[in-house]
Amino acid sequence: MSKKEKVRTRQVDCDACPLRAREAFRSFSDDDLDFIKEFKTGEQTVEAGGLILSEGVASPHLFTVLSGWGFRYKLLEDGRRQILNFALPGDFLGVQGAMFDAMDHSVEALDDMLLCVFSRERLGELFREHPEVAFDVTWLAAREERILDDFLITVGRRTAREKVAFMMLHLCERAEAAGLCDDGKFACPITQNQMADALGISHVHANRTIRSLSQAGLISWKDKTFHLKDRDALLEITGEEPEEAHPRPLI
Amino acid sequence: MSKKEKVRTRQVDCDACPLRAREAFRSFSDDDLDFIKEFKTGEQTVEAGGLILSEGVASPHLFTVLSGWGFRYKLLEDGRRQILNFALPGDFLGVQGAMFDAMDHSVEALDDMLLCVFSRERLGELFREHPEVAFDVTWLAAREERILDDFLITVGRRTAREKVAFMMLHLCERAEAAGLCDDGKFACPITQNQMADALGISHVHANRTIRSLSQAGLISWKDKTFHLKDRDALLEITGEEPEEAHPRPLI
DNA sequence: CGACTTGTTGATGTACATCAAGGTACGTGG
DNA sequence: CCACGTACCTTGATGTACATCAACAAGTCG
Repeated sequence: MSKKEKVRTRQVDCDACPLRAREAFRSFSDDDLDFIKEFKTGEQTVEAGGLILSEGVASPHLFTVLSGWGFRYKLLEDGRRQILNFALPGDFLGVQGAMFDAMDHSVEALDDMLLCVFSRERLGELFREHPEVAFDVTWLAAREERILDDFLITVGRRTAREKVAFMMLHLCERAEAAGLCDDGKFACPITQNQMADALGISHVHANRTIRSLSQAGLISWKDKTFHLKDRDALLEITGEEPEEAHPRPLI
Repeated sequence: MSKKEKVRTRQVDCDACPLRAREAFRSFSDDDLDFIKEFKTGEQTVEAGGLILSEGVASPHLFTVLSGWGFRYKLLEDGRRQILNFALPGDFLGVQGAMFDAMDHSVEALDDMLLCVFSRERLGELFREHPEVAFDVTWLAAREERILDDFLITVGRRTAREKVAFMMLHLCERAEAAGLCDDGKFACPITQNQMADALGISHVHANRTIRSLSQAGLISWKDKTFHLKDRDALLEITGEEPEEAHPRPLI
């Protein structure tokens, strides 16, 4: 337990929530907003490398990411690791734990994170009294499912080169949606080892593949910052059409 | 379009829905049940090999599987296929399409299927007026996410032998939950090719691996029926603890 | 300063894919 | 009835994309 967690006293006011300012998020009704404010039980910071949720344990909390990056992962008994997805600002963590008692995966912080904490017990109330917010929860679950579908075909059927190209594009899209990307450039706190564990390849082979794409002039990755220099070429490599943004429909 | 679809006139009464009889499903309130009855717009049969939903198209329908097996899958441009998950009685199909306009994957019937059809437009009403049912929808989405997590680590980090052992156990659990399994024995309409595409290996290698597990006396797979003869040994191979059933909590 | 993390490269090994062929079962049309 | 095609399973031969092992350099941290 070298990882520290502490509760912050100063809170970001939901009215001024940095996530709400982003166009990707719809605006709440006053009523819903009042509920959210009250639903929120606090904030929590987790430093880089810290554990947010652990496989096998039931968490009394749900989280939304306010800032920082994290990742969901599972382990096999002998230590092999699969990274399931990355968590960025605006993501919702712990729904599975709330639905099934115990988490079936863990979540770790990639850099220092600020989380908004909600109480799991009130999820029922949320569904009963605030259907629009409940719909958002389901929308986020469906979006997660989409990403997992994409990862699954990537890990299962793409070559290493295609995998890396796909993941670079994916991370860029995610960063863009969170407002963290500037013309194909963004800060990304992951290591090559983590990239490898997300793609189901060894870190050595990941390194060679990344390097090959670098030398081909398609990407650059230095000092935790990514730059996609030729997105069309990367897209070409993955063998797929560009995806459009999907604003949440109103119910 | 060699595949046929037709709408049946005789309908299974929701009161007598075969799925409700199974213990895995909670009982609806009278009010919720009335809504479901009216939410349901009809039934549809799809014969083996038929397409239920197609990647890229927006479906006006949602489905629950009443009987039969299907599978969700994605394709790469050159035809490589990844099977994302299997659909069994009680499963809900098309939520992604309802949330995002277009489907990002396709669904195909493995054998003749009977589907319950719902209208996508009324999903909002469902959330507004029937929070318990909305919670069920989200619960199903969270369960799907769990399965995808399991598949992802399987495809990404397990060896072929571990993969096949895992999938045999998974299919058995699913069949059991649907009441289709008798002491480790169940009818399963998948081919070795489909098994391979679910696990991200070639059908040749899948064949050799299945055959090896057969000869070791752990499983048998003949004439579309599976028999897990030694579940403990299979579990041992995958390197994981048994999972408990997860009844949906009441909200 | 040593200990550790992260990236990098070369040498070697292997778990898988691919290619090719043949076998059985089944349906379909002549 | 047979001839033919097709779907699915099976096996052997060969190739390769990856993993593993090992070593080292640069940066960071206590």
